[in-house]
Amino acid sequence: MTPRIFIVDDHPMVVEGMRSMLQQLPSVEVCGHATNARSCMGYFVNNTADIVLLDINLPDESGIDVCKLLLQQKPGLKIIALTNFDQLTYIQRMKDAGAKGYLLKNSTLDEIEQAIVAIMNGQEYWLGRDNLRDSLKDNNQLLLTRREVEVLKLIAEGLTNPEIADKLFVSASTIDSHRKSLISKLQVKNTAALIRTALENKII
Amino acid sequence: MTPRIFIVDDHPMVVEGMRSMLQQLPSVEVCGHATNARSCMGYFVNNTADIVLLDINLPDESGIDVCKLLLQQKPGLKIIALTNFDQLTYIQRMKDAGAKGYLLKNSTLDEIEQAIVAIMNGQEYWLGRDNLRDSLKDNNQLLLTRREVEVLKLIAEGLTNPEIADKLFVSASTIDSHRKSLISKLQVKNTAALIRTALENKII
DNA sequence: TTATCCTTCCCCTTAAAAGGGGATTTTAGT
DNA sequence: ACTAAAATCCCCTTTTAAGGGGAAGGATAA
Repeated sequence: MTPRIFIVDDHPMVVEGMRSMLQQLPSVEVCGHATNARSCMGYFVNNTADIVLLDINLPDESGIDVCKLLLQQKPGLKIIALTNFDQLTYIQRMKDAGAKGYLLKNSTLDEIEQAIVAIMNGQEYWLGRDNLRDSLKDNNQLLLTRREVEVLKLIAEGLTNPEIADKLFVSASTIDSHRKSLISKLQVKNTAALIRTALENKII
Repeated sequence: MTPRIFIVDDHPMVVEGMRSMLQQLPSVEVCGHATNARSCMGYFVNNTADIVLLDINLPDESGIDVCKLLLQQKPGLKIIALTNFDQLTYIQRMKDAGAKGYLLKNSTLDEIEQAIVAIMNGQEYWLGRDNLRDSLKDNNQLLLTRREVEVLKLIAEGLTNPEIADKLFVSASTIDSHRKSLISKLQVKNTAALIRTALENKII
Protein backbone atom coordinates (compact mmCIF):
# COMPACT_ATOMS: atom_id res chain seq x y z
CA MET A 1 0.00 0.00 0.00
CA THR A 2 1.48 3.31 -1.04
CA PRO A 3 1.36 5.94 1.69
CA ARG A 4 -0.60 9.05 0.76
CA ILE A 5 1.15 12.23 1.78
CA PHE A 6 -0.28 15.67 2.41
CA ILE A 7 2.05 18.67 2.43
CA VAL A 8 1.45 21.79 4.50
CA ASP A 9 3.76 24.76 4.05
CA ASP A 10 3.17 28.42 3.39
CA HIS A 11 5.97 28.68 0.85
CA PRO A 12 4.83 27.44 -2.56
CA MET A 13 8.44 26.77 -3.41
CA VAL A 14 8.83 24.38 -0.50
CA VAL A 15 5.60 22.64 -1.46
CA GLU A 16 6.69 22.29 -5.06
CA GLY A 17 10.18 21.19 -4.15
CA MET A 18 8.89 18.62 -1.70
CA ARG A 19 6.26 17.40 -4.12
CA SER A 20 8.82 17.05 -6.87
CA MET A 21 11.15 15.10 -4.62
CA LEU A 22 8.38 12.85 -3.35
CA GLN A 23 7.34 12.10 -6.91
CA GLN A 24 10.70 10.52 -7.37
CA LEU A 25 9.80 7.95 -4.76
CA PRO A 26 7.74 5.26 -6.48
CA SER A 27 6.20 4.01 -3.26
CA VAL A 28 4.67 7.30 -2.28
CA GLU A 29 1.76 9.41 -3.43
CA VAL A 30 1.18 13.11 -2.80
CA CYS A 31 -2.54 13.48 -2.21
CA GLY A 32 -2.63 17.24 -1.81
CA HIS A 33 -1.21 20.28 -0.13
CA ALA A 34 -2.20 23.39 1.79
CA THR A 35 -0.45 26.68 2.34
CA ASN A 36 -2.17 27.61 5.57
CA ALA A 37 -3.77 26.04 8.60
CA ARG A 38 -7.36 26.73 7.57
CA SER A 39 -7.20 25.07 4.19
CA CYS A 40 -5.32 22.20 5.75
CA MET A 41 -8.05 21.62 8.31
CA GLY A 42 -10.57 22.04 5.52
CA TYR A 43 -9.01 19.24 3.55
CA PHE A 44 -9.20 16.82 6.43
CA VAL A 45 -12.92 17.34 6.97
CA ASN A 46 -13.79 15.17 3.99
CA ASN A 47 -10.46 13.64 3.06
CA THR A 48 -7.55 11.99 4.71
CA ALA A 49 -3.95 10.94 4.21
CA ASP A 50 -1.43 8.64 5.79
CA ILE A 51 1.30 11.14 6.44
CA VAL A 52 1.19 14.90 6.87
CA LEU A 53 4.34 16.91 6.32
CA LEU A 54 3.53 19.89 8.49
CA ASP A 55 5.42 23.16 8.58
CA ILE A 56 5.85 24.65 12.05
CA ASN A 57 5.42 28.20 10.80
CA LEU A 58 2.08 28.85 9.20
CA PRO A 59 0.60 32.25 8.55
CA ASP A 60 -2.66 31.76 10.41
CA GLU A 61 -1.87 29.30 13.18
CA SER A 62 1.15 27.55 14.62
CA GLY A 63 2.01 24.15 13.27
CA ILE A 64 1.98 22.88 16.84
CA ASP A 65 -1.69 23.73 17.27
CA VAL A 66 -2.52 22.36 13.84
CA CYS A 67 -0.80 19.16 14.84
CA LYS A 68 -2.95 18.79 17.94
CA LEU A 69 -6.17 19.61 16.09
CA LEU A 70 -5.41 17.18 13.30
CA LEU A 71 -4.74 14.37 15.72
CA GLN A 72 -7.98 15.06 17.60
CA GLN A 73 -9.82 14.76 14.35
CA LYS A 74 -7.85 11.90 12.81
CA PRO A 75 -6.03 10.03 15.56
CA GLY A 76 -4.40 7.67 13.07
CA LEU A 77 -2.56 10.40 11.18
CA LYS A 78 1.22 10.28 11.17
CA ILE A 79 2.54 13.80 11.31
CA ILE A 80 6.07 14.78 10.38
CA ALA A 81 7.14 18.29 11.32
CA LEU A 82 8.77 20.34 8.59
CA THR A 83 11.23 22.78 10.01
CA ASN A 84 13.97 25.17 9.16
CA PHE A 85 17.38 25.22 10.63
CA ASP A 86 16.48 27.96 13.09
CA GLN A 87 13.33 26.36 14.37
CA LEU A 88 14.82 23.26 15.86
CA THR A 89 13.97 24.56 19.29
CA TYR A 90 10.34 23.86 18.49
CA ILE A 91 10.68 20.20 17.66
CA GLN A 92 10.22 19.18 21.27
CA ARG A 93 6.85 20.90 21.29
CA MET A 94 5.87 19.21 18.06
CA LYS A 95 6.79 15.92 19.68
CA ASP A 96 4.64 16.76 22.65
CA ALA A 97 1.83 17.66 20.26
CA GLY A 98 1.95 14.15 18.85
CA ALA A 99 4.19 14.38 15.79
CA LYS A 100 6.04 11.21 14.83
CA GLY A 101 9.17 12.83 13.44
CA TYR A 102 10.61 15.81 11.73
CA LEU A 103 12.46 16.75 8.59
CA LEU A 104 14.54 19.77 7.76
CA LYS A 105 13.29 21.61 4.71
CA ASN A 106 16.61 21.17 3.03
CA SER A 107 16.66 17.41 3.52
CA THR A 108 17.90 15.14 0.77
CA LEU A 109 15.63 12.66 -0.94
CA ASP A 110 17.29 9.87 0.99
CA GLU A 111 16.52 11.45 4.32
CA ILE A 112 12.93 12.04 3.29
CA GLU A 113 12.56 8.45 2.20
CA GLN A 114 14.12 7.18 5.43
CA ALA A 115 11.71 9.23 7.46
CA ILE A 116 8.69 8.01 5.52
CA VAL A 117 9.75 4.38 5.68
CA ALA A 118 10.42 4.63 9.41
CA ILE A 119 7.09 6.28 10.11
CA MET A 120 5.17 3.82 7.95
CA ASN A 121 6.78 1.01 9.89
CA GLY A 122 5.38 2.45 13.06
CA GLN A 123 8.67 3.88 14.21
CA GLU A 124 9.42 7.48 14.95
CA TYR A 125 11.98 9.63 13.19
CA TRP A 126 13.80 12.12 15.39
CA LEU A 127 17.26 12.09 13.98
CA GLY A 128 17.73 15.60 15.28
CA ARG A 129 18.04 14.24 18.80
CA ASP A 130 21.24 12.48 18.20
CA ASN A 131 22.40 13.62 14.79
CA LEU A 132 21.63 17.17 14.09
CA ARG A 133 20.78 19.22 17.04
CA ASP A 134 23.08 17.72 19.57
CA SER A 135 26.04 17.23 17.28
CA LEU A 136 25.76 20.79 16.16
CA LYS A 137 25.17 21.99 19.66
CA ASP A 138 28.21 20.17 20.92
CA ASN A 139 30.34 21.74 18.29
CA ASN A 140 29.43 25.31 18.63
CA GLN A 141 25.87 26.01 19.71
CA LEU A 142 23.99 26.13 16.49
CA LEU A 143 20.52 27.07 17.59
CA LEU A 144 19.74 30.66 16.86
CA THR A 145 17.53 32.63 19.16
CA ARG A 146 14.54 34.65 18.01
CA ARG A 147 16.44 37.88 18.40
CA GLU A 148 19.41 36.57 16.51
CA VAL A 149 17.29 35.55 13.54
CA GLU A 150 15.63 38.95 13.66
CA VAL A 151 18.98 40.70 13.54
CA LEU A 152 20.24 38.32 10.89
CA LYS A 153 17.40 39.24 8.58
CA LEU A 154 18.15 42.93 8.96
CA ILE A 155 21.84 42.35 8.31
CA ALA A 156 20.90 40.52 5.12
CA GLU A 157 18.90 43.55 4.06
CA GLY A 158 22.06 45.58 4.15
CA LEU A 159 21.54 47.45 7.40
CA THR A 160 24.57 48.28 9.53
CA ASN A 161 24.76 47.73 13.26
CA PRO A 162 23.81 51.34 14.08
CA GLU A 163 20.88 51.20 11.69
CA ILE A 164 19.60 47.94 13.12
CA ALA A 165 20.04 49.32 16.62
CA ASP A 166 17.85 52.29 15.71
CA LYS A 167 15.22 50.05 14.26
CA LEU A 168 15.05 47.75 17.26
CA PHE A 169 15.47 50.51 19.87
CA VAL A 170 18.59 49.00 21.40
CA SER A 171 22.20 50.06 21.40
CA ALA A 172 24.64 49.32 18.62
CA SER A 173 26.72 47.27 21.04
CA THR A 174 23.84 44.88 21.42
CA ILE A 175 23.57 44.35 17.70
CA ASP A 176 27.30 43.90 17.60
CA SER A 177 26.98 41.15 20.18
CA HIS A 178 24.26 39.45 18.18
CA ARG A 179 26.34 39.65 15.03
CA LYS A 180 29.24 38.06 16.85
CA SER A 181 27.05 35.23 18.19
CA LEU A 182 25.70 34.63 14.71
CA ILE A 183 29.16 34.41 13.24
CA SER A 184 30.26 32.12 16.02
CA LYS A 185 27.19 29.87 15.98
CA LEU A 186 27.20 29.39 12.24
CA GLN A 187 30.95 28.94 12.30
CA VAL A 188 31.77 31.46 9.62
CA LYS A 189 34.37 34.18 9.62
CA ASN A 190 32.51 37.21 8.41
CA THR A 191 29.18 38.66 7.43
CA ALA A 192 29.43 37.67 3.77
CA ALA A 193 29.75 33.99 4.64
CA LEU A 194 27.12 34.43 7.33
CA ILE A 195 24.53 35.60 4.83
CA ARG A 196 25.42 32.87 2.41
CA THR A 197 25.17 30.16 5.04
CA ALA A 198 21.94 31.59 6.35
CA LEU A 199 20.36 31.63 2.91
CA GLU A 200 21.63 28.23 1.89
CA ASN A 201 20.29 26.71 5.08
CA LYS A 202 17.03 28.56 4.74
CA ILE A 203 17.48 30.24 8.09
CA ILE A 204 16.29 33.45 6.48
CA MET B 1 0.68 17.93 -30.71
CA THR B 2 2.51 18.27 -27.43
CA PRO B 3 6.03 19.63 -27.81
CA ARG B 4 8.74 17.32 -26.50
CA ILE B 5 11.35 19.13 -24.50
CA PHE B 6 14.93 18.13 -23.76
CA ILE B 7 16.76 19.82 -20.89
CA VAL B 8 20.52 20.37 -20.83
CA ASP B 9 22.11 21.77 -17.68
CA ASP B 10 25.01 20.67 -15.54
CA HIS B 11 23.23 21.38 -12.29
CA PRO B 12 20.90 18.53 -11.36
CA MET B 13 18.89 20.97 -9.28
CA VAL B 14 18.18 23.14 -12.28
CA VAL B 15 17.20 20.10 -14.31
CA GLU B 16 14.89 18.86 -11.60
CA GLY B 17 13.40 22.27 -10.98
CA MET B 18 12.78 22.86 -14.65
CA ARG B 19 11.37 19.38 -15.13
CA SER B 20 9.05 19.82 -12.20
CA MET B 21 7.81 23.15 -13.53
CA LEU B 22 7.34 21.82 -17.03
CA GLN B 23 5.33 18.90 -15.70
CA GLN B 24 2.82 21.41 -14.52
CA LEU B 25 2.19 22.43 -18.10
CA PRO B 26 -0.26 19.92 -19.54
CA SER B 27 0.67 20.68 -23.14
CA VAL B 28 4.32 19.82 -22.75
CA GLU B 29 6.37 16.66 -22.37
CA VAL B 30 9.90 16.36 -21.03
CA CYS B 31 11.57 13.69 -23.15
CA GLY B 32 14.91 13.64 -21.38
CA HIS B 33 17.83 15.59 -20.07
CA ALA B 34 21.61 15.73 -20.12
CA THR B 35 24.11 17.26 -17.74
CA ASN B 36 26.92 17.74 -20.21
CA ALA B 37 27.52 18.37 -23.90
CA ARG B 38 28.62 14.85 -24.74
CA SER B 39 25.61 13.07 -23.38
CA CYS B 40 23.41 15.68 -24.98
CA MET B 41 24.93 15.06 -28.40
CA GLY B 42 24.69 11.36 -27.71
CA TYR B 43 20.97 11.60 -27.13
CA PHE B 44 20.37 13.33 -30.43
CA VAL B 45 22.14 10.63 -32.45
CA ASN B 46 19.18 8.29 -32.19
CA ASN B 47 16.49 10.49 -30.67
CA THR B 48 15.07 13.91 -31.11
CA ALA B 49 12.92 16.56 -29.47
CA ASP B 50 11.02 19.67 -30.42
CA ILE B 51 12.62 22.10 -28.04
CA VAL B 52 15.99 22.02 -26.30
CA LEU B 53 16.50 24.08 -23.16
CA LEU B 54 20.23 24.54 -23.37
CA ASP B 55 22.45 25.91 -20.63
CA ILE B 56 25.21 28.21 -21.82
CA ASN B 57 27.71 26.88 -19.28
CA LEU B 58 28.45 23.22 -19.66
CA PRO B 59 31.40 21.44 -18.12
CA ASP B 60 32.83 20.00 -21.31
CA GLU B 61 31.86 22.43 -24.05
CA SER B 62 30.21 25.82 -24.37
CA GLY B 63 26.48 25.90 -24.92
CA ILE B 64 27.13 28.08 -27.95
CA ASP B 65 29.09 25.35 -29.69
CA VAL B 66 26.57 22.72 -28.66
CA CYS B 67 23.88 24.90 -30.16
CA LYS B 68 25.66 25.06 -33.51
CA LEU B 69 26.39 21.33 -33.55
CA LEU B 70 22.83 20.41 -32.69
CA LEU B 71 21.45 22.58 -35.46
CA GLN B 72 23.85 21.07 -37.98
CA GLN B 73 22.59 17.66 -37.00
CA LYS B 74 18.91 18.51 -36.55
CA PRO B 75 18.13 21.72 -38.41
CA GLY B 76 14.53 21.70 -37.27
CA LEU B 77 15.37 21.87 -33.54
CA LYS B 78 14.18 24.90 -31.62
CA ILE B 79 16.79 25.82 -29.07
CA ILE B 80 16.14 28.02 -26.07
CA ALA B 81 19.20 29.21 -24.18
CA LEU B 82 19.13 28.76 -20.43
CA THR B 83 21.12 31.44 -18.70
CA ASN B 84 21.89 32.95 -15.38
CA PHE B 85 21.65 36.55 -14.52
CA ASP B 86 25.36 37.07 -15.04
CA GLN B 87 25.56 35.43 -18.41
CA LEU B 88 23.27 37.72 -20.33
CA THR B 89 26.25 38.98 -22.29
CA TYR B 90 26.32 35.68 -24.08
CA ILE B 91 22.77 35.69 -25.37
CA GLN B 92 23.76 37.54 -28.52
CA ARG B 93 26.17 34.75 -29.36
CA MET B 94 23.52 32.14 -28.70
CA LYS B 95 21.28 34.06 -31.07
CA ASP B 96 24.01 34.05 -33.69
CA ALA B 97 24.45 30.33 -33.11
CA GLY B 98 20.83 29.81 -34.07
CA ALA B 99 18.93 29.77 -30.78
CA LYS B 100 15.31 30.88 -30.94
CA GLY B 101 15.08 32.44 -27.51
CA TYR B 102 16.35 32.40 -23.99
CA LEU B 103 15.09 31.95 -20.47
CA LEU B 104 16.59 32.94 -17.15
CA LYS B 105 17.04 30.01 -14.82
CA ASN B 106 14.90 31.70 -12.23
CA SER B 107 12.01 32.28 -14.60
CA THR B 108 8.46 31.77 -13.44
CA LEU B 109 6.25 29.08 -14.90
CA ASP B 110 4.37 31.75 -16.82
CA GLU B 111 7.49 32.99 -18.51
CA ILE B 112 8.52 29.47 -19.40
CA GLU B 113 5.12 28.76 -20.87
CA GLN B 114 5.14 32.01 -22.83
CA ALA B 115 8.52 31.15 -24.29
CA ILE B 116 7.46 27.66 -25.29
CA VAL B 117 4.21 28.82 -26.84
CA ALA B 118 5.99 31.56 -28.76
CA ILE B 119 8.67 29.22 -30.04
CA MET B 120 6.15 26.55 -31.03
CA ASN B 121 4.27 29.18 -32.99
CA GLY B 122 7.38 29.86 -35.00
CA GLN B 123 8.16 33.08 -33.19
CA GLU B 124 11.30 33.91 -31.28
CA TYR B 125 11.50 34.79 -27.60
CA TRP B 126 14.10 37.38 -26.71
CA LEU B 127 12.45 39.34 -23.97
CA GLY B 128 15.84 40.22 -22.62
CA ARG B 129 16.35 42.67 -25.44
CA ASP B 130 13.74 45.08 -24.31
CA ASN B 131 12.72 43.90 -20.86
CA LEU B 132 15.56 42.63 -18.84
CA ARG B 133 18.94 43.47 -20.08
CA ASP B 134 18.33 46.95 -21.33
CA SER B 135 16.06 48.05 -18.55
CA LEU B 136 18.58 46.85 -16.05
CA LYS B 137 21.47 48.27 -17.98
CA ASP B 138 19.81 51.64 -18.23
CA ASN B 139 19.41 51.77 -14.52
CA ASN B 140 22.82 50.91 -13.38
CA GLN B 141 24.76 48.50 -15.56
CA LEU B 142 23.73 45.17 -14.27
CA LEU B 143 25.83 42.80 -16.29
CA LEU B 144 28.61 41.32 -14.27
CA THR B 145 31.89 40.43 -15.88
CA ARG B 146 33.59 37.06 -15.53
CA ARG B 147 36.08 38.44 -13.09
CA GLU B 148 33.42 40.11 -11.02
CA VAL B 149 31.49 36.87 -10.65
CA GLU B 150 34.72 35.10 -9.74
CA VAL B 151 35.42 37.63 -7.02
CA LEU B 152 31.82 37.57 -5.88
CA LYS B 153 31.97 33.84 -5.27
CA LEU B 154 35.09 34.21 -3.17
CA ILE B 155 33.52 37.01 -1.18
CA ALA B 156 30.56 34.74 -0.50
CA GLU B 157 32.93 32.11 0.81
CA GLY B 158 34.03 34.56 3.45
CA LEU B 159 37.37 35.62 2.02
CA THR B 160 38.52 39.19 2.59
CA ASN B 161 39.95 41.42 -0.11
CA PRO B 162 43.57 40.63 0.80
CA GLU B 163 42.83 36.90 0.83
CA ILE B 164 41.10 37.02 -2.55
CA ALA B 165 43.96 39.09 -3.91
CA ASP B 166 46.42 36.41 -2.82
CA LYS B 167 44.33 33.69 -4.39
CA LEU B 168 44.01 35.45 -7.73
CA PHE B 169 47.55 36.85 -7.77
CA VAL B 170 46.45 40.47 -8.00
CA SER B 171 46.59 43.34 -5.57
CA ALA B 172 44.03 43.99 -2.87
CA SER B 173 43.16 47.28 -4.54
CA THR B 174 41.96 45.37 -7.55
CA ILE B 175 39.64 43.23 -5.50
CA ASP B 176 38.47 46.35 -3.76
CA SER B 177 37.58 47.82 -7.15
CA HIS B 178 35.68 44.69 -8.11
CA ARG B 179 33.80 44.72 -4.85
CA LYS B 180 32.84 48.32 -5.44
CA SER B 181 31.60 47.54 -8.97
CA LEU B 182 29.58 44.64 -7.65
CA ILE B 183 27.94 46.77 -5.00
CA SER B 184 27.24 49.47 -7.55
CA LYS B 185 25.98 47.17 -10.28
CA LEU B 186 23.65 45.22 -8.04
CA GLN B 187 22.54 48.46 -6.40
CA VAL B 188 23.10 47.38 -2.84
CA LYS B 189 24.81 49.19 -0.02
CA ASN B 190 27.12 46.63 1.46
CA THR B 191 28.51 43.14 1.20
CA ALA B 192 25.75 41.50 3.23
CA ALA B 193 23.08 42.71 0.83
CA LEU B 194 25.35 41.91 -2.08
CA ILE B 195 25.57 38.25 -1.11
CA ARG B 196 21.87 38.05 -0.50
CA THR B 197 21.02 39.60 -3.86
CA ALA B 198 23.55 37.42 -5.62
CA LEU B 199 22.13 34.24 -4.13
CA GLU B 200 18.52 35.19 -4.63
CA ASN B 201 19.17 35.98 -8.27
CA LYS B 202 21.23 32.85 -8.70
CA ILE B 203 24.26 34.81 -9.80
CA ILE B 204 26.33 32.55 -7.61
C1' DT C 1 14.86 28.03 43.68
C1' DT C 2 18.68 27.66 41.34
C1' DA C 3 20.86 27.22 37.13
C1' DT C 4 20.73 28.33 32.36
C1' DC C 5 19.97 30.91 28.59
C1' DC C 6 18.70 35.24 26.49
C1' DT C 7 19.13 39.94 25.98
C1' DT C 8 21.20 43.78 26.92
C1' DC C 9 25.38 46.78 27.30
C1' DC C 10 30.25 48.22 27.78
C1' DC C 11 35.51 48.27 27.21
C1' DC C 12 39.54 47.74 24.11
C1' DT C 13 42.26 47.09 19.56
C1' DT C 14 42.93 45.97 14.87
C1' DA C 15 41.32 44.80 10.36
C1' DA C 16 38.33 45.43 6.71
C1' DA C 17 34.97 47.70 4.00
C1' DA C 18 32.77 51.78 2.01
C1' DG C 19 32.94 56.01 -0.54
C1' DG C 20 35.23 59.28 -3.36
C1' DG C 21 38.40 60.03 -6.68
C1' DG C 22 41.69 58.80 -10.90
C1' DA C 23 44.74 56.14 -14.08
C1' DT C 24 46.93 52.47 -16.80
C1' DT C 25 47.23 48.36 -19.41
C1' DT C 26 45.04 44.27 -21.51
C1' DT C 27 41.54 42.07 -23.96
C1' DA C 28 38.37 41.48 -27.36
C1' DG C 29 35.02 42.94 -30.95
C1' DT C 30 33.97 45.96 -35.12
C1' DA D 1 43.84 49.38 -36.57
C1' DC D 2 40.73 51.24 -33.67
C1' DT D 3 37.62 51.45 -29.78
C1' DA D 4 35.08 50.08 -26.00
C1' DA D 5 35.10 47.37 -22.17
C1' DA D 6 37.48 44.88 -18.75
C1' DA D 7 41.00 44.33 -15.49
C1' DT D 8 44.46 46.19 -13.09
C1' DC D 9 46.35 49.51 -9.59
C1' DC D 10 46.82 53.68 -6.68
C1' DC D 11 45.51 57.72 -3.58
C1' DC D 12 42.60 59.52 0.23
C1' DT D 13 39.10 59.49 4.37
C1' DT D 14 35.55 57.66 7.29
C1' DT D 15 32.71 54.12 8.84
C1' DT D 16 31.90 49.25 10.07
C1' DA D 17 33.10 44.96 11.38
C1' DA D 18 35.88 41.60 13.81
C1' DG D 19 38.16 39.75 17.79
C1' DG D 20 39.01 39.73 22.59
C1' DG D 21 37.24 40.43 26.78
C1' DG D 22 33.45 41.06 30.71
C1' DA D 23 29.05 41.86 33.09
C1' DA D 24 24.21 42.80 34.68
C1' DG D 25 19.18 42.01 34.59
C1' DG D 26 15.34 39.04 33.19
C1' DA D 27 12.90 35.10 31.65
C1' DT D 28 12.16 30.39 32.15
C1' DA D 29 12.33 25.77 32.76
C1' DA D 30 14.06 21.69 35.54
